[in-house]
Amino acid sequence: MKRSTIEQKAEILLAIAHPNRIRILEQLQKENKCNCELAPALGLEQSNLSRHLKILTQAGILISWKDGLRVNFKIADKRICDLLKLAESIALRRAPVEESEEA
Amino acid sequence: MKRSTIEQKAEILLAIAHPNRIRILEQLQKENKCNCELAPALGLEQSNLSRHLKILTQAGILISWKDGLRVNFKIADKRICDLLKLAESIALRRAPVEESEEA
DNA sequence: TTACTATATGATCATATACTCATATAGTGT
DNA sequence: ACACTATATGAGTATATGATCATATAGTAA
Repeated sequence: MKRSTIEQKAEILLAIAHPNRIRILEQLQKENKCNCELAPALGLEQSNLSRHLKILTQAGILISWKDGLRVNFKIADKRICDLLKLAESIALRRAPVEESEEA
Repeated sequence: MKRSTIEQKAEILLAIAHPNRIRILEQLQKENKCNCELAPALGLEQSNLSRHLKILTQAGILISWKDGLRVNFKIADKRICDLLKLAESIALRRAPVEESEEA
């Protein structure tokens, strides 16, 4: 395993690993949106939301494009949604499926 | 979506989102190990490694059990491995499969 | 031009994180 | 008891992060 691949994985996970950014991604799973639509939906201050969107875009999680004054965002890769589903499944059922043999 | 579920997802992802912790998990995917076996394998200082292991354990990513002086660790949930594979797949091929319609 | 809207960013602050060193704790074996 | 090994943790430091406020930039529309 190349060290850089590990760092890329950490970057991707770190970019997603914040409650507000997860909420942004859940909004964008429904439909593409711009900053000004997300701000009221999430109750975030504009500058704060803008920085979270920048973090997600720089990590390659989101793709953005301009539409007049607005900047729209969409999830760059459907596997991001799969990753969120997996994280949710882990969060909801911390007790694993496997039998425990640790004793 | 409950707010607490979102925070749990963020906690899980944040716990994994560090190069050294990803390397720990990759070691543990091969076999269960203790702190003293992981330290030389990863080139980490004992106290630093111990703290990373604590972060993973507290997040429910790892399960630990004592064996004499040693504390052994294993990955708590096979879905953690799936999540790492997904993150790697995203990291390796940033250009998504889907056609782009953002223009 | 002016006024307005949407977004980005500099400055600042508080808090969190990662790391190292030294030390404490706990178990093993004599 | 003692020495030894494995792990945990307190203290300190450097850096990163998240949030807010104010301001800058860019596009729209009159």
